[in-house]
Amino acid sequence: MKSDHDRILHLRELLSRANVAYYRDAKPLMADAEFDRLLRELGELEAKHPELADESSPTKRVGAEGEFGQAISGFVTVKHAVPMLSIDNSYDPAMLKQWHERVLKGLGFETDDASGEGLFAAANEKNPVGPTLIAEPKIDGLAISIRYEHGKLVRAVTRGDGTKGDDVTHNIRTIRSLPLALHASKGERIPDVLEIRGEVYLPLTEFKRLNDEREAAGEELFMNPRNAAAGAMKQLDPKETAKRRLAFAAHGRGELSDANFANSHSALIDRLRALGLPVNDHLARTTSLDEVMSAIERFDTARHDLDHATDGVVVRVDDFALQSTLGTTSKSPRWVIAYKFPAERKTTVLIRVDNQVGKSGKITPRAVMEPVLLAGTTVQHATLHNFGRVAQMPIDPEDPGKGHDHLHVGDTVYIEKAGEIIPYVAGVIPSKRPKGAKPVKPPTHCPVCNGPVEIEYVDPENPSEQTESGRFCVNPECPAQVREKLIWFAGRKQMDIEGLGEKTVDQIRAAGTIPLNTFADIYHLHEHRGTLLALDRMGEKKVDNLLEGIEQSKKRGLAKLLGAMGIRHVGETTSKLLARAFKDATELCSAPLHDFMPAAVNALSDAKRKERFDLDAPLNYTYETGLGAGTAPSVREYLRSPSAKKTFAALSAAGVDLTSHDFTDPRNPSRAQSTGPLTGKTVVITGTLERYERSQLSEILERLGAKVSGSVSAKTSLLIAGEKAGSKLDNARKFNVEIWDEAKLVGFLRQQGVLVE
DNA sequence: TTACCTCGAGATCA
DNA sequence: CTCGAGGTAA
Repeated sequence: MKSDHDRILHLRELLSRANVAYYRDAKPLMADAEFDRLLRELGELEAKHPELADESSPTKRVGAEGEFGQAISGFVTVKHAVPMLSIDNSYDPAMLKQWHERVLKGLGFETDDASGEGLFAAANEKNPVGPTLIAEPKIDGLAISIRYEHGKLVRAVTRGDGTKGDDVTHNIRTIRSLPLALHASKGERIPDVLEIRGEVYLPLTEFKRLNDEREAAGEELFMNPRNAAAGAMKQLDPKETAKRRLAFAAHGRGELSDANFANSHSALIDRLRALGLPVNDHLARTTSLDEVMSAIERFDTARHDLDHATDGVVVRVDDFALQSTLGTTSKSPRWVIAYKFPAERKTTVLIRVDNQVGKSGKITPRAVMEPVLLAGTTVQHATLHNFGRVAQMPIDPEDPGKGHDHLHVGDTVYIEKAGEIIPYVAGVIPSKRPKGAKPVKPPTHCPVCNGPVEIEYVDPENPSEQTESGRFCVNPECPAQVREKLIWFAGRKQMDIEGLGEKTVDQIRAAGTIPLNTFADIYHLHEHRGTLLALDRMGEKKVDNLLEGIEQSKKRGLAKLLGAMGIRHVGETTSKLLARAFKDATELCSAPLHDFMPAAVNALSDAKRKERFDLDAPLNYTYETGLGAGTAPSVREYLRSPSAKKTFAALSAAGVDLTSHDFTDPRNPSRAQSTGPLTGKTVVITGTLERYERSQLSEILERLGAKVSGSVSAKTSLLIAGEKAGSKLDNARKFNVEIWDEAKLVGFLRQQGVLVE
């Protein structure tokens, strides 16, 4: 009995290592026949001892005769323990240098470039100070976070919006080069929680193989490796995914229970490799930016020999302590940057320009072109942004000095992709213009309702054809505007009405049997169930799903609703700010201006206040929205309008929740943002805390009124230092900043009654 | 902006 | 089985 147990454990580790050697390192440990024999032996032993079953056993993933696990019924959304941030992009050496200088400055290195030693003088041999940098090719695939607990792969999640993504564990388990269980070498410990981040991709050789197979079978071919890999991740049945033979390469970390696992990126990669994980192997390590540039050039020439597409190079500060000193902006870490290779550029012919009317009435020119293959996709549409650009298209995208020309229908144009995704028209070749071609004319009337248009210019004092920045249809009843508003309202990030997409909105409106012109009309659709069923391709199931989706959306709350209404200047951020300051729509609509921007209003001199806002005396405000002097008056003007009143009233009557779910009453000190016990304090968190995730703690501190910042400066009032605090602690001592350890923090939070037990 | 996957609906075939 | 809608990735 005992020996069967030992034999099982031994075989699992041996076969797992053999898998790594075979699939990751292409250096088999044993003959295939031997592997098969041992695998069969393991399978038989496991069958004999069902009590020793383990999801991470190599038998749970063996292709033809093995089990890949069951198909799932749908994707589950999972929150990331540590958010997956995006990386800032740079497109030329100057941008990279700017990044490097910010890094040097942030770390307290001298950056005096007055010598004029050239582009990279700040950190070359003559001035060899600077942190160690790592440059590595960026694999063109999909970002995935993979979590191991006690050495076993437990969960894999897509990036999603960075905060939460889809659980794709069943598909990730089919990746042969990725161990289901980690095995440490002697003397090493595997952290209890080890979350790695990396790229899932389809190797080019596999892409070719797949398409050859598909062609032979008469099936539709995949367009490019990235989409084939992305598609594989969306499979419900992992057997399908397994056929694609995906690969993975780790290039970062998420949650890590052992703060001493690695203290730098290069050390992390080495340790992951030692644990049998596939990692990005092409690291260049240097302290000089010149050498980073030459590494980038090397990668650029060598990238065509790699078995995966590469769209740039990632450059990062190696040392983790230095990374945390640099910290993170709201959208991306300051210690890393992507250097993108120059975008592919092609020429094609402009067939025509469509004018699209958006939800705000903005009329946007959209180029329709002869289809052309660009960076893995067929491109035939591109936005032209505004008519100012149409009137002055660059003749040479590389050199704006070559001048501009007005775009004509039939012109040959250059197209590129911005950030590798959104195509845009980069320039025009006037010499190839056909005889008699007509210039692209901006519409003088709305293309849909034929109403009048209003034009905005970059500089209103000096209007000209070339400086036009926007053109608007100002008819609020314009069918195009109404349509776009409804589609926006129902959208995923707004009211999230399942079943009410673009096509459904069009279908209902086109039928003309049911009114659908206002937001409130949506909430009356259930009164027309019978009429909806009569619509083409609308069965019971679809209609009931739609009505259920509408019902669900009533409860979204004020913040979502404001964002959904498409009020000018009110996006996701502003609507949240408003919902925090006002408890419901009624309070919001009746609030005086100084409630929107009290700090700004009260900061003005008496004369200025009177002149700008017609207020006689300084007022004691009750609410602080955080809106500025530009947006606040404009937003308030809308909220006071009869049309706003009507909209809110109709929604309310239809049963839509106009209450704020995010309300923080500033008059109640215990919940106040503006008057908490930490009001006016800037707090920095460093090191590892036992009790809290960093983001969780930030939220608590912010609720107590603190401003939480990423790096220590003279303005910092308090440093919360966990275990293994790095240079931030030194900095704090230098600036004489108050320092608390975790015990002191816990004591304080307990006293405030906000301790989360 | 395009490509890919899943689902429901309706048509087609056994 | 095929179509179109809806969702999501880059």
